[in-house]
Amino acid sequence: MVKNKDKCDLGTCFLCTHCLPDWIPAISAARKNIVVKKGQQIFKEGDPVTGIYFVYSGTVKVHKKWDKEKELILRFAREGDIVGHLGLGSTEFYPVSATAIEAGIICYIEMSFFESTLQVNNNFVIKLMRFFANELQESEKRMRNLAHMPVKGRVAQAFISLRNKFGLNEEGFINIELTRQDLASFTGAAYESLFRTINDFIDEQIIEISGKSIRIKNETTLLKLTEEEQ
Amino acid sequence: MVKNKDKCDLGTCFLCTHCLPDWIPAISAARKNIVVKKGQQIFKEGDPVTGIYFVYSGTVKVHKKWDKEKELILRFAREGDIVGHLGLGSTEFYPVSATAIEAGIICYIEMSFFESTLQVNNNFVIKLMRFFANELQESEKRMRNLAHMPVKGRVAQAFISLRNKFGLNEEGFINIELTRQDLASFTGAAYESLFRTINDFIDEQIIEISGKSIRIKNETTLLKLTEEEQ
DNA sequence: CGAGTTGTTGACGTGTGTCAAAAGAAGTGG
DNA sequence: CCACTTCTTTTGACACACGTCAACAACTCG
Repeated sequence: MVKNKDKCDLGTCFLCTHCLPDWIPAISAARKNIVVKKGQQIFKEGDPVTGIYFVYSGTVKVHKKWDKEKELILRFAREGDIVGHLGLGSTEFYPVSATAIEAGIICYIEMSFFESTLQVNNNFVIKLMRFFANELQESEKRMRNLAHMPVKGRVAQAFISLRNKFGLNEEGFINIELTRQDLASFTGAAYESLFRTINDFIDEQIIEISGKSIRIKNETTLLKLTEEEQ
Repeated sequence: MVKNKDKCDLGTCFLCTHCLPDWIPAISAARKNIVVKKGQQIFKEGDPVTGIYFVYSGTVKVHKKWDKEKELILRFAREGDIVGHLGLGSTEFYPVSATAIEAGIICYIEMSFFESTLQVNNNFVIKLMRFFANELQESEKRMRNLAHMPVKGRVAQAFISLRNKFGLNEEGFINIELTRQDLASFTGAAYESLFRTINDFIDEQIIEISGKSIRIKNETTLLKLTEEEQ
């Protein structure tokens, strides 16, 4: 159920700490392992782009501010996922922020080193390009949903995609702990709207909650809500 | 004001009819120029991916269905723009549709040929990758706006981005003719909502309409509406 | 000239966001 | 062990932005 990948988002990138332990001096020099605590910001909107990040362990949310207190969570990144790749476009500054929601280790690679890898490893760039294509496809789908799908469907969609990304633990609960606030930001709804929607789902025996963990009890109905209307 | 690019979305791709006229047999064999009428579909959601398209002339909308009668327009493509590039991801089938909104010529390149170009031209892949990164950034920004920005701001945003992409004609009108329906689909609003919003803008002397053309009279106010709130 | 499309407006319902406040939960300090 | 913060959860009430529906006008086109 969990996304099928080799080691990192890019198959095996031979760059991040995950794919290549600390042996080769040339890489080690351009690479830094950053220990992050829960809630710690990795970079934020407006920061100059100086490198690119891979999640070695822990969980990260990538989000974009609106209000002082409103934001939209664009994606979550877990072990092996790449973060900060928008910096590869023509922006000098990150258009999004990245924040750890679970403690972990982030592998940072200097942009100059990363760029030189791009120059010499065509296959790697192709993987990266395909990765971007898939991200864009996902993004455009969510955009369409945000425009036309009601909150209930978007919440259902959120559960499904969290399940697909993080899988289930032994008790069958989705293997991630999210605050309601983050769930709301991920679905693009107000805190209270999300809250009420979740209650509806519980009443209808579609999901089950224990602490901050969620278990899907009736996948069929959930999927029906995420179906794109003819 | 119009997007700064060499010849096509990818600088100079040396592939599409725009960047490379019909001289080289190897390319000509894998390439087809398709004459499209206004309203003609180039491909649609669910079609198998067999190649990639460049707009040689005319205008194309890329859109994603929701209802039978609702859709979201994801982007417009004009002369030199690439279309169908989502097919480079891991989908076998297009997740979006492309339809001509002005008659023109579309240059089609067989995927196998395109793929072999990727294998041998590293610089080209890097350009493509950066193009994707920029598209993704744009998409995520629009996604955030769709979630939090009210219709009026989204319409303002639409005018600005249309102006940036298509520029102005001699009389200072934005150089594209769109139906209200398409404008609505582009902003992710109902037809009537868009209609009323446009009327508001006219009343407030912010824009001017002549037929299907739009002229921005008060850019400052328009920009203020698109500002991301602190 | 009828028939179909597109433009225009009004009325209406409702999904959702906003605000406020009660009720817990959980820490802090005496 | 008990007041006293402070934070999160939970509900209720409310407003309004926006989508939906319906009707009519205006325009196109065979």
